[in-house]
Amino acid sequence: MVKMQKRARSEEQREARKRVLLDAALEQFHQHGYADTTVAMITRAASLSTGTFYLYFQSKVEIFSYLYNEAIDILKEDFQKAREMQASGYLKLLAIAETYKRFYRHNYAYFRVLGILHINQEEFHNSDLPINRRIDENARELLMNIALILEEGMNNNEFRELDPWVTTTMLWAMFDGFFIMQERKSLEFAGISFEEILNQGFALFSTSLLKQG
Amino acid sequence: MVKMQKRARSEEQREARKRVLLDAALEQFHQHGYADTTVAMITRAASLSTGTFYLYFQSKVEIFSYLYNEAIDILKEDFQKAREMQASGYLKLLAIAETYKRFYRHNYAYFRVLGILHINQEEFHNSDLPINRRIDENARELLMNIALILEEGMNNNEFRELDPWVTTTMLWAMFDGFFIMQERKSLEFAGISFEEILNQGFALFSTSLLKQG
Amino acid sequence: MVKMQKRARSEEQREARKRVLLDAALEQFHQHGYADTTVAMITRAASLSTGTFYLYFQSKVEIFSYLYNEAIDILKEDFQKAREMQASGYLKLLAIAETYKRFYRHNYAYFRVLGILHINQEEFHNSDLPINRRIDENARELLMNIALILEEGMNNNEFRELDPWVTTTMLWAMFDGFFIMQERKSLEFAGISFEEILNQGFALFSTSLLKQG
Amino acid sequence: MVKMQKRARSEEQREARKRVLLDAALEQFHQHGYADTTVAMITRAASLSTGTFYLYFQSKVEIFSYLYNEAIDILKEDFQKAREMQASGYLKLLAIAETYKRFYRHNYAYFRVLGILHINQEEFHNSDLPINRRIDENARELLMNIALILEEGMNNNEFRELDPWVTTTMLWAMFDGFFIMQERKSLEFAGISFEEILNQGFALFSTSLLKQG
DNA sequence: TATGAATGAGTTTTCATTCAT
DNA sequence: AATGAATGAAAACTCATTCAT
Repeated sequence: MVKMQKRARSEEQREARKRVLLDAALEQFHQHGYADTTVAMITRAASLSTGTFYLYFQSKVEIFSYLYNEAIDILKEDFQKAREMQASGYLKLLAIAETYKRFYRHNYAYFRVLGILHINQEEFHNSDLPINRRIDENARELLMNIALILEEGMNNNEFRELDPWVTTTMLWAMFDGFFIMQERKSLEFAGISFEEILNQGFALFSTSLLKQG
Repeated sequence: MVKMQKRARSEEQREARKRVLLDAALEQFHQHGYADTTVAMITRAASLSTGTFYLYFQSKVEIFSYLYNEAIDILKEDFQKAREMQASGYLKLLAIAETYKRFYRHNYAYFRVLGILHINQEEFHNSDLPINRRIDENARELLMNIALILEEGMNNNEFRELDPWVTTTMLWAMFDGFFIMQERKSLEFAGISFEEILNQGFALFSTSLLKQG
Repeated sequence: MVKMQKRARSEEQREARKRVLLDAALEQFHQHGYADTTVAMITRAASLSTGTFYLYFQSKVEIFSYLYNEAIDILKEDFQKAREMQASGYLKLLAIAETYKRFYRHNYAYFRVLGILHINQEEFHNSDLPINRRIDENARELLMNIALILEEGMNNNEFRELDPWVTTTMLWAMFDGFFIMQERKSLEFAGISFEEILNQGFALFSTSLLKQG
Repeated sequence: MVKMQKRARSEEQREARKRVLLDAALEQFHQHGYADTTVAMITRAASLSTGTFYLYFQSKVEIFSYLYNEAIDILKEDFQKAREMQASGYLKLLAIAETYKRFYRHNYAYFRVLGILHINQEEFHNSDLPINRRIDENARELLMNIALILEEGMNNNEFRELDPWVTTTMLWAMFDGFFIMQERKSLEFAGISFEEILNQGFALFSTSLLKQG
C-alpha cells in the first residue's frame, strides 16, 4: 500500500518533470525553431541537467513529437465538440474553422509546432518512434471528426456526394498549406492575414460542398 | 551539345558545367533530401572536385535556390500557356490543374524540391542571397497567372466576385499542402493518390468559384 | 595531486583538466608552432576528445592566449622579486637580465610562446577575447616593475634622467627583438648565443643608464 | 643580333611584369597582411591571371621574400652612404638612425613587410627558396655597414671596445623589436611614437658606446 | 535518480598550386 | 607565354547522445 503510494507519487513526479520539459521545449521551439534549439537549451530553460532529459525522452525528435501530438489533442477536443453540436453540417464546419482561428490566436506556440513539423520533415522520417504511430492514430482521429461531419451532411442531403475521406484529407492539406504560408511569412509578405485566408478557404470549401447555393 | 572538356573556358561551357552540377544536385536532393546531401555528394555525382562547386555556386543553399527557381520556371511556363488559352476560365483552371499533374509525373525531382523548401525553411530564411529575391519575384509572376485568370473570369461573369489575390494565395497554399502531404507520405498512408487529391481540390475550388452550379 | 578521473566534477578537477590541456598545447605549440598545431593534436596529446577541448577553451586562439599570459606571469614574478631586492638599481636590472636567461633556459617552451605571438600577430588582432585584456594588463604590470626600478634609480641619482616609460618600452622592444632573432634562428646563423646577445644588450643598456661611467 | 635584341626585349618585358606583380603584392601585403592576401588578390591588382603569377614566382612566399629583400636593399643603400660619410662614428650612427626614420616615413609599405616577416615567420621557415639565402646574405651586408662603423670607431678610440658583430646584431634586434611594437600597435597603446622610441634607443646605444660621456 | 562532463562524427569552405587550353 | 578552371587537402567547431560519478 505504502509502496503503491510511493510509486504513485513518484509516477506523479515523473509526469510533472515531463511536463516541465515539454513546456520548456515548446517555448524554445517556438522561439528558435527546431534546428536552432539544442537539448541543452531546453534543459536549461527547465532548470534541469542535460542528462535528465534522456531520462524522460529518448531524443530531441521524440519530445517534439509529443508536442506535436499535444497540438493535435488540443484541436481534436474542439473538433469533437464541433461534431457533436446540434446543428447543420455547415455550422459544424464553421465551428471547425473557428476552432482553427482560436488555436492560432491562443495556442500560437503549438500552432508553430505544427508548422515546424512540416519544415523539418526529413528529421522525423528517419526516426521510428512509437510516438509517431500514436501521432498518426491521433491525426486520424482528429480528421475522423471532419469526415464524419461530411458523411452526415451527405446523408442528410445537405452536402453533395463526395468521398468523405479524400475531401477531409484535402481540407487538411489546405490547412497545412496555410500553416506553411504563415510560417514562412508569405502571407505577411502578400499583405494577407492568416484569418483572412482561413475565412476564404472555408468559404470556398463550404460553398462548394453545400448542395444548394 | 556542348562537348564537355576538362576546363570550361567559354561561357557556354561554363553554363554546361553549371548544368551538370545542378542536375547532380537535383538528383541528390531528390534521393536524400536537403540536409542529408553534402556538397561532396553533389560534386562526386558530377565527377568534379569539391572546390569546383564553389566556382559555380556560393553555397549549398544557393544551388538549391537555383533549383527551386527552376521548378517555378517550369510551372510558370505552363501556367502562362494556360492563361493565354482561348477558353473559359474554368478550362484555364483545369489546364492549371493538369499542369500540376504533369509536373508531378514528369518532374518529380523538381516537385520534391518544392516540397523540400518548405521542409527546410529555417535554413533559407537566414541566407540572404540575390537568388532569393529572384525567387520571390518569380513566384509572384507564377501566381499572377492564376490571379489574372480569376480576375478575367470575374469580369466575364463566369466566376463569383472574390478578391483574386487572396483566392490565388489560398489556392497556392492548398497546393503547398498537397506537396507537403505527398512529401511526408501522408497520402500514401491514407491510401489516396496525389492525383486524386489534386482532382478533388480543383473540383471543389472550381465548383465554388463558378457562378452557376 | 588531483587524481585524474574520467569526469572532472569538482572545480579542482576541472582546473586539473584545463592544466592537462594547457600543457599539451604548450608542448605542441613548442614542437610545431601555432599554425601547424591543430586542436586535434592538442587533444590527442592530452588523451581527450576534440569536443572536450571546447568545454574548457573557446578556441585555439584562446588557449594560446592563456599560455602567453602564463609566460608573462612567470616573468612577472621574478621581475617583482628583482624590483623588491635590497640592492642598487644596477643590480636590480642585472637580476632582471638573469631572470630572462633563466626563463630562456628553464622555460623554453614558454619562451617560444612569446616569440610565436609576434609571429602570428594577425590572427590575434582579430580575436576579441576577454583573456586579451588580461594579457594587456598583465604585460603592463610586468613592465611596471622595470619602470619602477628605473624611476627609483633616477631618484637616487644612480641613473640618468630619462622618461622611465619610454625607456622601459625600449628595453622591452629590445627583448622582443632577441626573441624574434632566436625564433627565426638568426642568432644561430650569426654564430651568437642567445645569452651572449642578452648580456651585451644589458651591458649597453645599463652602461648608458648609469650616471657615472 | 636580332635574336639577341629580341631576347633582350623579352627579358625586359619579363622584368617589367615581375615589377608589376611585386608592386601589386607590396600594396596588398601592406593593406591586408600576409595571410589575408591571396595570390588571386595580387594578380587581380596587377591585372593578370592567377596562373601568370607562377610564371614569375614560385610561390606566395617567394614573392614576399623578394619584397623583403628589396626592403633591405633600400636600407642598405642608405646605410652604405652613412658608412662612407666623412664624419665621426657617432654622426654616422646618427645618420643610420635617420635612415631608419626616413624608411619608416617614406617607405611604410616596405617597413610593414619587415614587420610582417617576423609575424609570419613559421611560414617562411619551411620554405627553402634560393631567395632566402640571398636575403641572409643581403642582411649580412646591410649589417656589415654598421659593424664597420663600429669597428672603425673602436679603432679611432671613439667607441669602447666591444665585439662589433655582437653589438651590431643587438642593435638590429632592437630595431626589429621596434618594428614589432609598431606592427602590433603596442606603441600606439603606450602613447609613444615610433620616432620617439627610435630616438631613445639610439641615444642609449650611442651614449653607451662613446668612450667619453 | 540526477548530473553534466566527455565524446567524436560530420561538413562547409578556402586557397595555393597545377595544368588543360 | 598566358589564362583561369580545376583540384583537394585541411581544420575548426557543434551538439545529440552517452555514461561515469
